[in-house]
Amino acid sequence: MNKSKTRMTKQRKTILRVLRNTDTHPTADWIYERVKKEIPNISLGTIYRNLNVLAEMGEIMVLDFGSTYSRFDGNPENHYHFRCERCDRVFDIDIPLNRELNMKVNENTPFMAFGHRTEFYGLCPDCQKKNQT
Amino acid sequence: MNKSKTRMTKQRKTILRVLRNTDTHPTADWIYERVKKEIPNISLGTIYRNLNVLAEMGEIMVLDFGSTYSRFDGNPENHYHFRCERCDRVFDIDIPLNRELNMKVNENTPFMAFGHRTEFYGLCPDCQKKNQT
DNA sequence: CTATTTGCAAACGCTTTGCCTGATT
DNA sequence: AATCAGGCAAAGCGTTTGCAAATAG
Repeated sequence: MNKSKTRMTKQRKTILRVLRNTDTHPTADWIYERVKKEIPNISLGTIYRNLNVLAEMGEIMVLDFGSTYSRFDGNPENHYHFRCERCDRVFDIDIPLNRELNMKVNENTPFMAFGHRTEFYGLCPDCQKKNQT
Repeated sequence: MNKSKTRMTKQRKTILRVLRNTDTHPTADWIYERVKKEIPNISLGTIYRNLNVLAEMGEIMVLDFGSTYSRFDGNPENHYHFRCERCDRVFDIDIPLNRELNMKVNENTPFMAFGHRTEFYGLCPDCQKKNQT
């Protein structure tokens, strides 16, 4: 099938490093601005191309829950996310995946579930404080 | 705030009826084609405007999980969905919402979860059969 | 060397919006 | 009559892509 030998260009390396070193689930544009500090003449097209390549390689994860634009996660392991309804930021949720839920689907429906994506919504700690005023 | 008195135009009524009478979670374009059979000169802009209005009214639900375009659900009650990885169709999953999951987040993290959206992925019954070949 | 990747800019595709006319209450 | 909604077409906007030049292996 795909015999392409993935080259580790400095652009690709930088994008991956930036993504691994943040936990803010940034947008492509945020990554673009950030990488531009190191590689000033990099183009947005390169950011997108590499994000797609890295996702295919299984190095990162694409989150396209309820929003106009995608967010990217440097942690390719499946885990839960939380979106704050007030500030719209996305956080990692550190509770174990509920694998029984897949079993429930497999046992009670005709569908064959390999896994599931879950996003919680509500208020992040910061916005809970702000809402008290 | 919003003092607009929602008028029930024939366009809006038709769109809502079409959506209520399907369980395929269609795209805006699918709805457009469908409604056009009854109101031939309706415009795509009207479809989008009304889908947004109906969603605000709480009459329907917008699904923008992992895809370039949104899908719409005539059932505004929160429920689980299943996306087939092979044919990309979206189905309703008829198992009860796992509300304890929200509790787990509220008890074990600093986040305040009001709810969660979950999409399962795997193979639908049709595609399971096809995959046996 | 040569196939992959980049930068640039134009193209894409879904969705939104402005404007004016038409319909609803 | 007053205001909300529709039709049409253009604009928006995040993302993708074609192409020639650059570069990793």
